Amino acid sequence: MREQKRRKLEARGWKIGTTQEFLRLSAEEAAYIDLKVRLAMGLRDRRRRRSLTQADLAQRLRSSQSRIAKMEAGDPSVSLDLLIRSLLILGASRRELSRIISTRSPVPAA
Amino acid sequence: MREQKRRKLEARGWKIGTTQEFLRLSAEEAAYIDLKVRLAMGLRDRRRRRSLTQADLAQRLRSSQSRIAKMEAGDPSVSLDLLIRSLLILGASRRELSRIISTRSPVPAA
DNA sequence: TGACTACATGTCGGATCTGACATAACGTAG
DNA sequence: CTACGTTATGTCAGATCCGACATGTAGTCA
Repeated sequence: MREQKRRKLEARGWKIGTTQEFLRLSAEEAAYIDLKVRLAMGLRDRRRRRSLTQADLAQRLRSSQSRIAKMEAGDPSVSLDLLIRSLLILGASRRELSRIISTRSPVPAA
Repeated sequence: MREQKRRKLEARGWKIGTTQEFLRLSAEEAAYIDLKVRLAMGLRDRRRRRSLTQADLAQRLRSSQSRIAKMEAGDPSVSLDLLIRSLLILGASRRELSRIISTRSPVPAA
């Protein structure tokens, strides 16, 4: 969440905390979701870099536009397995996967 | 496969090639399996380092001994999702996951 | 030899995930 | 405004995965 938006919401009476606090996630669940978000972002980046629409990508992955949308959104109905297989099909190397996973947080600490 | 063993088998008339050649896997499939094997090894290492039996670990993960065995064997019935979640529950950090994934090949090139 | 421990393998009902489809929401060019 | 292209959301049948259980295999100790 961007600083500006945070201040705006706080001004309207919202309490701001980490997603983890709010949903009372265990450390593993939080790490799992964090990982999923990273992979999702990695997938979206790769798709955009190639100027593909979600529909285009769906065809390559033999999936559907709606599932691509869910993947990129980190939807709970999407497994890490599918995200990783998709990245591999897009030609991501283990090294790149590794980088995607260990990159600095996509969501700045609250 | 170790060099010594390879020579021994070749002496007995076996043709030696990569697993990929033999099973005619696509690059993605090969990368997927390679990844699975790495995670499987990572899981086994972590378990052994703690001197836990598969049954012990199963209890912690709320799974079963047989599934742990399949995980460590990289069985096709086990998803990356389960392997990764298990590692996270064992306290593996993103950095460690990243290292497991990008480490030099567990199966030396043929 | 048998008894015990740890790990591997096969199977199956139920849970979860996936692709497909419909449709809604968003942006933007005319 | 409408029309179009793209992305998001909801649903569902069929596919896949998971935990559990039974059973098999391998090693050790007496």
